[in-house]
Amino acid sequence: MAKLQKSIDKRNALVKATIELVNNNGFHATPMSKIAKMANVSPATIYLYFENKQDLVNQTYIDVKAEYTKYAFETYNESMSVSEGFEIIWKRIADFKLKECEEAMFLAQCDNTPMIDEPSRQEGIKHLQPLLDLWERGKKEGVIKPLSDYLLYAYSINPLSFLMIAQKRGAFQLDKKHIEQAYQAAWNSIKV
Amino acid sequence: MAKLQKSIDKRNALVKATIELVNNNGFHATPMSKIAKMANVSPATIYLYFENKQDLVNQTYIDVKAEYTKYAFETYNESMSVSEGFEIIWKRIADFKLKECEEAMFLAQCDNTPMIDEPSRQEGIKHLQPLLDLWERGKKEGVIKPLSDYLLYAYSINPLSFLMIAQKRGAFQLDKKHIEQAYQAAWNSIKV
Amino acid sequence: MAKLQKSIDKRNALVKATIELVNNNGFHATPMSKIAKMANVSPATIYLYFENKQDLVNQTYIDVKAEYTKYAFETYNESMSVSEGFEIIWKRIADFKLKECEEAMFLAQCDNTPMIDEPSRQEGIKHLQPLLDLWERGKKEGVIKPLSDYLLYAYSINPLSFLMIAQKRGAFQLDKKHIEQAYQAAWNSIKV
Amino acid sequence: MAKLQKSIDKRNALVKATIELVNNNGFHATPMSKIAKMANVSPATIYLYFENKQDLVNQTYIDVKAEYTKYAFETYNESMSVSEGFEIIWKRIADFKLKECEEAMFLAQCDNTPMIDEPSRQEGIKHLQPLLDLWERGKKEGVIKPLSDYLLYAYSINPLSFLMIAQKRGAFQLDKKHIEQAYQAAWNSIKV
DNA sequence: CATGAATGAGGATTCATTCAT
DNA sequence: TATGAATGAATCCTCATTCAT
Repeated sequence: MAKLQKSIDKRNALVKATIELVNNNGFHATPMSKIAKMANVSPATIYLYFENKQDLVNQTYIDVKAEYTKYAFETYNESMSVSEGFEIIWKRIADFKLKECEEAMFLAQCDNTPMIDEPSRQEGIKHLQPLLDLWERGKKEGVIKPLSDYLLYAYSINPLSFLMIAQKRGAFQLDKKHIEQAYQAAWNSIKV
Repeated sequence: MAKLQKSIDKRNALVKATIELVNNNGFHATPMSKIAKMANVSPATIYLYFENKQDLVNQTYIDVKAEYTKYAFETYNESMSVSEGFEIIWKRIADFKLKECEEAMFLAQCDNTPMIDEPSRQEGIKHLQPLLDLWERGKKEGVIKPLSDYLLYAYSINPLSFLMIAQKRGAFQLDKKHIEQAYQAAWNSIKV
Repeated sequence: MAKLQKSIDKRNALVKATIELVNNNGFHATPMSKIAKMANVSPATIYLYFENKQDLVNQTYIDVKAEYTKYAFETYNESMSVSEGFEIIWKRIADFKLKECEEAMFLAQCDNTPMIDEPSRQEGIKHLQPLLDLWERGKKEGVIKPLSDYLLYAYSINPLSFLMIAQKRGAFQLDKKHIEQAYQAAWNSIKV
Repeated sequence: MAKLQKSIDKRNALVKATIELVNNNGFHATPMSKIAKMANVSPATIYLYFENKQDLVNQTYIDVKAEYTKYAFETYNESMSVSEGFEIIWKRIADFKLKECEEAMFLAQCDNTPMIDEPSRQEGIKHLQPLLDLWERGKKEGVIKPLSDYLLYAYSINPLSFLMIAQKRGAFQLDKKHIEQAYQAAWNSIKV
C-alpha cells in the first residue's frame, strides 16, 4: 500500500505541475522536463504514468473537470426546488472558480484551445449532466426559460469564467457584493 | 507605391495565415515555416515584417481586435439612446462573431491563453472604449445597472464568445431566433 | 536442483527471445525490456544472468554457434573418407540452416555486423575445427584443392547462408532438388 | 551552379559519413549527430537532404548499390560471349569489393540485416539485371548450368562478400593468386 | 525587398541499467 | 533469486531565426 500510495502521489504531483505550468506558459511552451522537475521526478518517470504529453494533458483535463463538477454538485440534491438547486450549484461553481483558481484557469484554457483531444473533451462534458437535468426540470415546471442549454449555460455559468480570468489578471477584484450581483444577473437571465 | 502595396498584401497574408493556423493548432504548434508557406513567402520574409514570432501574434491580435471593434461600432454613433446604441452594438458584435468566425475564434484563444504579451493585451482593450462610454452614460441615465464594467461585459457580451465556440465545434447551430433570445438575455442582464 | 533448473530455463528463454527479436529488428532496435517481456521475466532479471546487453548477445552468439556446429558434426566421425565426411557435414549444415532458420539468420546477422565483440567472434570460430581438419586431410590426400580455408569456406559453405536468407525473405523456395544441386556445386568447387 | 554543387557535396559527404560510421558501429549505434559532425554540417542540415534516419540509410544503400553495379558492368557489353562477359563482370565485382571496401562492407551489412526497408531493397536488386540476362543467355546457349539464379549467385558472386569481410577483419589477405583461384571456383560452379 | 539554405538550441521520448523490496 | 519502479543519459527530430545571395 505504501508503494501504491507513492505512485498515486507521483501521479498527482505530475498533474498538479502540469496545471500550474500550462497555466503560466501554455501547453506547448511547457516542456516535459520542467513538469518533471516541478514534480520532483525524472522526465522518464512521466512515461510510467502517462503515454505521452498529449495523454498527460488529456488526463489532467479530465481529472480537473471531475474535481470541478464534484465540487459543484456536492451540496446539491435532486429533491431541492429548481431555484434553490440552481442557487446552490451556481454558488458552488463560483466558489470553485475563485478558490481553486489554478484549476479553473486551466479549464478555461483547455476550453478555448485545440489542446485537448475530442474524446477527452466529450468525457469532460458528461459530468455536467445534473445541471442539465435541473434545467430540464425547470423548463417543465415553467421556472426556467425554454432556451437551448447552450444559451442557458452561456448566460448563467460561463460569465464566471470571464470574471475569474479578469480577476486572475489583476484587472479587478471580485468581492462578496460582486458575487451576489453576478448571481442575480445569472438567475435573471434564465428564470422565466 | 506598387511596392508598398505588395508589402501590405504580404503582411496581410501573413496575419491571415497566422489566424488560421493558430486557430487549428494553437500558437506553439504553429511553426513559422508553415505560416510562411500558407502566405506564399519565404520564412525569412516574415522577419521583414515582424520582429519575431511573438511580435507576429501580438500584431495579429491587435489587428484582429481593431477590425473587430471597428465592425462593432461602425453603425453606432453617440447621439443614439443608450438602449438603441447597445442593441446596435450588440448585434454588430454578434454578427461579427458568427460571420468572421476565424477572427473571433482567434480572439477567444488569445484571451484565455498566455500567448499574447501584456502590452498588446492592453492595446487591444483600449478599442472597447465606446462601449464603456455608452455604459457610463447608461448608468448616469439610470438605464443601465450600476455594476462594474467587468460584470456588464461578462453577462452581456462575453456569452457570445461561448456560443460562437460551441457553434464552431459543431455542438449546436445558432439561428436568427437564438440570436434574438441571446440579445434579450444580454439586455435583461444589464438593463435596470 | 529445481531452482537451478528453473534458472536454466530462464536463461534459455532469454537467449531465445534475443534471437527472435534481433532477427526481426536488429540488435539496437531490440530493447532489453522487450526481450524480458518475451521471456516472461522482469528486465532486472536479465542482469542476474548476463552482465549487460553486449554480454547477452555475445553469449547468445556463442550458444547458437555451438548448437550449430554440434549439429553439423553430430553424425560425422574422423574415420570417414574425406568425400563422405564432407557430404555428411555439408548436408547437416544445410539441414540446420533450413530447419533452424531463426538460429541461422541470427548467425548471419552477427557475422556481417559489428554487433558481436571480437573475443566472442573468435570463440565462435573455434568450433569449426573439425571441418578444417577434414580439409587438411583432404588436401594431404590430394582430394581437396590446395586452397586457403577461407576460399574453401567461401565457396562450399557460405553460399548456404545466402540461400537461407533468400528463402527467409520469401524470394525463392529451396527444395530437395535445389539442395542436391547446391551440394554438387559446393563439392565441385573444392574437390580436385 | 555553385550553390547546387555545394548541395550535392553536402549530400555526398553525408552519404559517405553514413557508410563509414554504420560500418564501424552498426545502424542504430550511429547517432545522427555523429554523421553530421563527420560530414561537417549541423544535425538539422541532414533533414534538408533526407526525411529521417531511415531515409538516410535507404538512400545511402541505393546510392552505393547503384555505384557498385555501375562499376560492375562498366566494361561489359552484350556483344561479348557468355564466358567472356562473365569473367569481365566477375573481375570488376571482385575489384570493387576489394578496392571500395567500405562500400562493399556497407552493402554486406545491409543485406543481412533488417536495416533497409523492403522497397529500397527491391530498388537495389533491379540493378543486377544485366547479369541475370547474361545467365539467361548462357543457359540458352548451354554454357551455363540450368540452375536458379539464386543458386548461380550464391556460388559465383556471393562468396566474394565473405572473402571481402574476412579480409577486412584482417583474418587473411586476398592477393592476385587468390583472386584467380576464386574466379576459377566461381566459373566452375556455374559453367556446364 | 526577398529568399532558401543552414543551424544551434531545445524538446519529446526511449532505453540500458539500478535499487529497494 | 526475482522484481517493477525509477532514472540519467542519450537520440531523433523540430523550429525560430539568421545570412549569403
